[in-house]
Amino acid sequence: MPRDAASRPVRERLLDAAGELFYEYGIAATGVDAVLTRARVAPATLYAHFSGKDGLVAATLERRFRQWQAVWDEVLDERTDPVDRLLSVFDAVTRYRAVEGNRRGCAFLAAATELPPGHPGQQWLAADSRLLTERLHDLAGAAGVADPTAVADGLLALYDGALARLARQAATSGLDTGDPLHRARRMAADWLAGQVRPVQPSG
Amino acid sequence: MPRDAASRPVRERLLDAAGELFYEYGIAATGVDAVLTRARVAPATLYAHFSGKDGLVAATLERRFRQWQAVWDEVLDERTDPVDRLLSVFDAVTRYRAVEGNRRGCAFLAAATELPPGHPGQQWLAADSRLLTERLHDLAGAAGVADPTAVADGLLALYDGALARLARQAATSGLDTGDPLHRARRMAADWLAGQVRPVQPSG
DNA sequence: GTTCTGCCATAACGATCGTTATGCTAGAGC
DNA sequence: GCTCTAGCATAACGATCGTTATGGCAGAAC
Repeated sequence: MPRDAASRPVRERLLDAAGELFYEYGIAATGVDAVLTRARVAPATLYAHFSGKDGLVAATLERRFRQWQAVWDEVLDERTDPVDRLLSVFDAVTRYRAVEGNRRGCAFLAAATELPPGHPGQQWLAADSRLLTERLHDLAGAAGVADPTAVADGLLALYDGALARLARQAATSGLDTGDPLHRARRMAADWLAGQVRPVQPSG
Repeated sequence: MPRDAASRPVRERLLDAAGELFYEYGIAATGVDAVLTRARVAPATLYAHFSGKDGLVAATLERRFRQWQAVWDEVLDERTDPVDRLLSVFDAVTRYRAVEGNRRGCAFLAAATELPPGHPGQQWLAADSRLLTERLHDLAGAAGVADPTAVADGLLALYDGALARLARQAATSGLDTGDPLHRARRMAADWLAGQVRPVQPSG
C-alpha cells in the first residue's frame, strides 16, 4: 500500500497538511496546490480520498472537533470539584493549544467567518457551539448554580472572548500582554464566586 | 464631475459596495467584479481611486474604524457617570449595529483572520485594538477602580466574546438565544460591581 | 510471474482572479 | 464652440484557482 512504509497514510498526511495550512493562512487563501505540495501527494490521490476542497475542509474541521472534544474529556476526567469542572473549558483549551500549537485562536471561529452558508464544514462549527453550550450548561447544573443557563452563557462569553483576542493578537503582535486564556479563567473564577450558590451535601 | 448628479460620488459608492460585500461574504471570497457591479463603476475608475483591491480593503477598514470611533465618542458624550462611561463600549456597539446593520459580528475580527501579515489594512485592526485598550484603561482609571489594567482587560474580554459569538451565530443561526451584547453588558456590570472601589467625591 | 491496486508525477482543462488597455460619452471651464 | 476631465462599457491580459486526465511505477495478492 504505502510506497514509503515509514510515512503516515496518505489521508492522514493530507489532513495534517490541510489543517496546518488552513489554520495558519486561512481556508480561502490556501490553495489545493499548497496542500498537495506539503503533504507530498498527487492531485488525483486527494480527489480519491475527498470529494474536493470543500470535503477536505470539512474533514479537517471534523478531526479538529473530535480532538478538541477528546482533550476536554481528558481534562474533565481529572477533576472532581464541580467548580473546577466548570472552569475546565479554559484549561482544556490551554492544553489543546500546547499539543496542537494553535497560536492564532479558535479555528472554528475563523472558519465561521470564512465558510459560506451551506458549506459541508458548517456542521462541525455547529457541533462545536453545541458542545460548548450544552456541556457548560450541564456542568453548571451539577455545580448547583442558581441559573445554569446564565452561567453557561457567561462562561461562553469569556471563552469566546479569550479566543477572539488570541486571533487579534496574531495581527497586533506585541501590543497585548499576558495570556488571554489565563485572564479569562481568573475572571470566570471571580465571577463564578458570586454566582455559585453553595449546595448542602446530601449525605 | 458626476455624470449622474443625484448619485453619490464614485469613491463613496465603491466604499459602500466594498464594505457591504466584504463584511457579508468575506474579503477573500468577494471578487473585484462583484464590487464593481454593485457600485456600478468601471474597473479603470476603481484603480484610479485606489491602489488595487488591497488598497480598497484598507480604505473600507479605515472608514469603518472612524465611524465606529465616532459612534463611541457620541455615546460617551451623553454619559457622565463613570461606570456608565465604562460600560458605554457595549452600548456604542449596539448603536453602531443599529446604524450599520452588522449582524455578522466584528468586521475587524473577521479581517484579522483573513488578512495576511503586512497587508495595508492591518494598521486599522491595530488601531481598533489600541483604541479599545487605551480608552477602556482611561475610563477605568477615571472610574476609580483599583486596577485599571485588569478592569480594561476584563471588559475587553467580554466585548470580544460578545462580538465573536455574533460571528458564530451567523453560522449556527437559531441555536443561540438572546443578544450576546446585552448579556455581556449585564455580566460586565455585575463584575464591575465587585471591582469598583467607591471613590470619595472630592467636593 | 502475473495481475491488481494505490500512489506518483506531469500536464492540461475551463473558470475566475486582479489588473490594464481601448474607445467613447457627458458635463465643466474658459 | 472647443477642450479637458471623469467616468463609462467592453475586452483582454497573465496568473492562479479547483479539478480531471494520462501514463508509469512499486508493492501486495494469488
